Amino acid sequence: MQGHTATATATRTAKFPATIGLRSPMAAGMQMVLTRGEELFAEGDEAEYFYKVVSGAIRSYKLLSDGRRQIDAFHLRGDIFGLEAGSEHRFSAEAVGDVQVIAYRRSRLSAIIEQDAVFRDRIMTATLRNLQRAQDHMLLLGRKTAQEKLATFLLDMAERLSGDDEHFDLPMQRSDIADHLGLTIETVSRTLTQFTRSGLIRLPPAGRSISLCNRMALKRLDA
Amino acid sequence: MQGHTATATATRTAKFPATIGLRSPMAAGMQMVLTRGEELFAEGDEAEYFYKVVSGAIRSYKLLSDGRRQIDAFHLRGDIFGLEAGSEHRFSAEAVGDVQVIAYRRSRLSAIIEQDAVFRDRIMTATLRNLQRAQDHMLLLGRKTAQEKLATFLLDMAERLSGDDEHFDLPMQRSDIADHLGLTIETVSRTLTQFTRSGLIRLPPAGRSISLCNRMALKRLDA
DNA sequence: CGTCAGATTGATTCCCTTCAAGAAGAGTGG
DNA sequence: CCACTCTTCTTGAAGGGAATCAATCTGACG
Repeated sequence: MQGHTATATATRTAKFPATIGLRSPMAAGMQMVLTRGEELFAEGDEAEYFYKVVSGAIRSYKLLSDGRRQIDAFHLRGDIFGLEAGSEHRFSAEAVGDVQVIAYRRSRLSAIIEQDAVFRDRIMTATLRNLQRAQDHMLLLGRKTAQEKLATFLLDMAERLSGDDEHFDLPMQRSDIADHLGLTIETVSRTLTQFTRSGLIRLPPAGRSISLCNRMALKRLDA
Repeated sequence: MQGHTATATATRTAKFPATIGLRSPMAAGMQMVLTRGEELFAEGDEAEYFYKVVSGAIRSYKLLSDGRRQIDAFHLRGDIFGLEAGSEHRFSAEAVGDVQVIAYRRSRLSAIIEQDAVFRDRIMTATLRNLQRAQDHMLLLGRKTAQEKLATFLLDMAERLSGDDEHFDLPMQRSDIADHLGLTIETVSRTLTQFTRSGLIRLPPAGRSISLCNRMALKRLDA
């Protein structure tokens, strides 16, 4: 049975008004700060807000009853998430590291949408993009090998984190990667060292940074 | 390597104006009829229309370069799909059996949305629901066993096809189920006979019908 | 310096895939 | 209506990729 058993580390829920520094962009959102491991909301919570990432990374995930976890997405700067069709959140969300987000009241959404065509379009596009990412990820989860999964993941992260730079820092740890790709931490680790030995990537002994040395070869694995 | 190699069966693209019987519901869609295996659109096609299923089932899927296929969703009556963030379709769509759909011009969408609050809400809700389904499915693909996958699938299909009836007809064949659940047809077949032997389901020797005999036990496998 | 979470590496197991026949229908044409 | 064919489904045997089990190693931090 694969799947990372949910650790009981630092899962206080983010206190709301406390950390709110009110700001008012286009559509009056509230800025919040979260620290590593803090929970933004949990599956089943009332979906009072939806969110936009300002900095850092959020993991959104679902759990099975026995603790197996699937991280369906990492949300990075600019990403919008947490909007629901019903009244409850259908997944949980936590800070991967230190994170800044803006919270938007969902109750105001319809009003805002009515008035602000730009904002409306932005929300719709963001939602469709989340759906697109989900579709790509289903292909990965259902049909790719461990090597292909890691190659896809690294290329995607490189693009989103560094804008096509060779070198970047992964914000998440191995267990997060494993639970995102439908693997175990051992397989993630083994595959990465395998990539290192093949000269595809470079992993500095310390820290979470990573360099892609052979994008070509990774892309070949990707598709 | 798992994944069903795309068969070259009946994949003519649905001719458009030919089969259109113009109708005009709320937002002027065009009705179309497709037969088993017919392609509605392919990945990369210009996303001129999006669709609503009237009857039958549509499979939407992605392919890897070597033919491995992932069916990300089956769209049944009432489901809306094919709306994209960009200008191109990011997945392909085919008729599972005989299907009726309504096609909506995407270019008109912003105009319609501007005017018709009800339609707008319906589109947004449909999109969010597709996202929700995708998230549930990622959990299945990444973390569930073959038995759990089938149990989840059967319960979902029962609910969507028969409205909690015991007995219903699966519109798709084994290879579709396999490519949806990230399994092979052999594993699907074996697991179903296993369920039959355990008295969880009944599979009439002929045809695609199925009866759920022990919903409880299936639900236990599901979560 | 000791502790601890996280990462790596090795040995073994097992679930699902792959390979390989057969069986059962569905459709076709004589 | 019945051979004939083709597709789909089922079943069996064997193999493999990733999971599991089990240490060990590393850096971070008090």
